[in-house]
Amino acid sequence: MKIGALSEATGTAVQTIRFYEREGLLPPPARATNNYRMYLPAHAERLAFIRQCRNLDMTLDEIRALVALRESPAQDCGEVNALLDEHIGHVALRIRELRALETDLKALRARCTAPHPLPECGILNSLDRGAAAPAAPARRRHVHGAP
Amino acid sequence: MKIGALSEATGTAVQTIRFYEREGLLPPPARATNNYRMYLPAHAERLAFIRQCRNLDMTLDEIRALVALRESPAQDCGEVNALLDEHIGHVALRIRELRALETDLKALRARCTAPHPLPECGILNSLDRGAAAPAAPARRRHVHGAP
DNA sequence: TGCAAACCCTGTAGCAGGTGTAAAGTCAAG
DNA sequence: CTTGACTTTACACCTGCTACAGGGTTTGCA
Repeated sequence: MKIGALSEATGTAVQTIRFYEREGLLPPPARATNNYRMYLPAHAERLAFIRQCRNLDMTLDEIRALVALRESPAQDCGEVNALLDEHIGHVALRIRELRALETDLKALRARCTAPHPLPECGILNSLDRGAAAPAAPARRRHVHGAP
Repeated sequence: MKIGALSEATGTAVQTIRFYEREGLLPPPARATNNYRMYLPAHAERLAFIRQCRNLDMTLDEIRALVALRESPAQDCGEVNALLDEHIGHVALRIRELRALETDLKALRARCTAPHPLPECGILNSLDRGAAAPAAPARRRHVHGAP
């Protein structure tokens, strides 16, 4: 199948498929004489796997590791479990952070229920003094990002 | 004060300060004869404000809007409230998404409690077939990102 | 047969919010 | 007079794509 068909079949943008190939997630397919990529069903399966993982918000690194494990012969899946547990840990941590953030934001918002003139606005004054932001929660993008 | 002192005073990396200047968040300070940036206390206050907002995970766009409102003379703070409410909405949405994700991941993880040989691993098999990922939750970075 | 639409290719730049690097100028202490 | 700490600019890199430019190819229809 050509890239467009694979795109259709997996709900993945053509550009993204080529991107995964560059990133080493999807093995380079054979080329037709016109240099078009020709994919086999195995590619579609692999891409579906990758997309499943992305739906679960795993990083490309995590997926790379998982793909490698999947391909590795005769090994048990202890490492798969570990990888997944770690990922669940990332998500749980991010949820805790965001809940703390939500609390802070609501406290800040409560400082101004009706419109005042700006210099008396409790929100802006709090933001000036920093009453509402106790500790920086180690900024991270998405659910990942501990550098 | 020089940029290093401002960095120290606000806990902001020197590079980040220059980045905020390029982004129009921090007004360009006067320069000494040696071309060093010379900051006034007003800059430190402004930067502290920006950092407060970043601690609350606002985007630079949101902060730009807030700074503009703060500077605008004789206006009430209805818009400040609206901006904050919207941001709280972003955060709450992201929490809901991540909780759904956590549920999915835990369901997936439950498919394999003890190590099996790989071909029998319930996790990998689920990821192949897509049993554990019901709907893509409109991928978004951090708490923002509605395209 | 001609032609346009729809597909494919490579390469590059952009998003957010910075971080890290290089190469150079400046300044104070020893 | 040199060492080291500081500053300057300009640029590449990070993630996971997305979009665009500028070409070549194939397909369908008249």
